[in-house]
Amino acid sequence: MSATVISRLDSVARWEPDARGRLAVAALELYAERGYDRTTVADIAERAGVTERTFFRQFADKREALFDGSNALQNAVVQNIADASDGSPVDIAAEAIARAATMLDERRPYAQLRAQVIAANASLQERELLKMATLGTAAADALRARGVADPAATLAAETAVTVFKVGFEHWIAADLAAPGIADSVRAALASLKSLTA
Amino acid sequence: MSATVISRLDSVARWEPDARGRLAVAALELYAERGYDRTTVADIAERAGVTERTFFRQFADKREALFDGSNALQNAVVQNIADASDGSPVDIAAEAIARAATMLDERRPYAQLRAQVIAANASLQERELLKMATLGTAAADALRARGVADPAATLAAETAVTVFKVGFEHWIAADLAAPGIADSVRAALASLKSLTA
DNA sequence: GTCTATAGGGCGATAGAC
DNA sequence: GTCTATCGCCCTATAGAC
Repeated sequence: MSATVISRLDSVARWEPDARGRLAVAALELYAERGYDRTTVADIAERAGVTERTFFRQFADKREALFDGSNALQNAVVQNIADASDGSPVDIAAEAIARAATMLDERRPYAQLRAQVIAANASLQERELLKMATLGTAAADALRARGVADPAATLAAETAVTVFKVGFEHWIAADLAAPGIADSVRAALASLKSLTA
Repeated sequence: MSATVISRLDSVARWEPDARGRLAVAALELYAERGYDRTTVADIAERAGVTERTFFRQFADKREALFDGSNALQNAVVQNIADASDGSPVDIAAEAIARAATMLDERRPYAQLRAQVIAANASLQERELLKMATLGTAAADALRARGVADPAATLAAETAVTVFKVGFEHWIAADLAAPGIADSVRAALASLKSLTA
C-alpha cells in the first residue's frame, strides 16, 4: 500500500503523489484480470488507494483511464507534420505518424496487454476509434496549416491513420525480434500505394 | 398519439404496430430537439407510447436507436462485393459502398438531421465510428472471400470506408440540386488515387 | 414488469502547496 | 491570502438481473 513519496524529508505528504498514474495502472490491471465490465470504478479506486470520486476527477469516465497516452502521440504527430520537409500529403502524414509512434517501441508488452483488453470489449473499441478519428482530424488540420487544401488534407490524414492502424496490428502481433513500429507503418503505406496504383 | 394501424379491419390491434420504428423516430426527434444527454429513455418511450422496458428490448442501449439502418447498408455492401466483376480490391470495395449508399439518396433530409445530431455528441460519434469499423471488417471479409489476401483486403476495405466517409460528408453538405451520394463517393476515390499516385 | 447495481454529475468541506 | 487535489454524500439515469 505504501508508495515512494517524492517530497521533502521534513514534510509528510498528505496524499501519495501521482494518483492519476496509479489509477491508470490499476485500471489496466483489473480490466486484464477480470474484464472491463466486471470491474467497477470502486475496485479501481480501491487498488489505487483513492476514493471513487477521485477517479472521476482524473478521468471523464471509466474508459478514459486506458487512453492517457493518446494526447502525447497526437501532439508528436502534429509537430512532425509541421516540421516535415516537402513531399506528398500522404507521405508527410504517414511518416509523421510512423516517427511519433516510435514512442511505443519501448513499451511493447504494455501496448500488447492494452490491445488485448480493448479487443475484448466493444465500448473500449469505440473509445479507441474515437481517439484514432481525433488523431486524423488533428493531422488534417496540421496539413491544412501547411497549405494543403481539402479534400486532399482530410483524405491524406485519414489514409495515414489507416496505415497506422494496419501497421500497429502487425507490430503488436509480431514476435520480440521484430523491427520497430515505424517500419511496420511504412510497410503498410507501401502496400496501400501498390494497391491504388 | 394515434398512428396508422395496419391490421385487419375485424380485429383491434392490441398494441400499435412497429414499436421499434416509432422508438427510432422518437429518439431522433428528441435528440434533435433537446440534445442527446438531456433526453432520457423514459422520454423516448413515452413519446413512442411504450414503456421504458420495451425500449431496451428493442435496442441494446440508448445510442443504438439511431443506427437501425446500418445493417441494411452493410449487407448491401457485402452482397455488392460478392457480385462484383473483376477489378482492383480498392475499386471493388469503393464501388460496392457507393452503390449500396444510394439507398440513402431518397432520405437525404433524414440523413442530414441524423448527422447533425451525431456531430453534437461524442458518444454518438463513437457509435458511428464503431459501425463504420464494422462495415470495414465486413467488407474486408467479403474481399477475402473473393481471394484477396491480407494486408490488401484490410487496406482496400478501410480505404473504401474512408472515401465513403469523405463522400458522405460532401453529399450531406451539398445543396438540394446536388448529384447522388454515389458520385460523391466516386469523386473522393478519384481524389485519393491522384494523391497516392 | 420490478428491482437493483453502477456510472457519472453536483456541491460543499478539507487541507495541503505556494 | 489563492490555487488545487482530495473526500464524502447527495442525486439521477442507464442497463442488466430476476
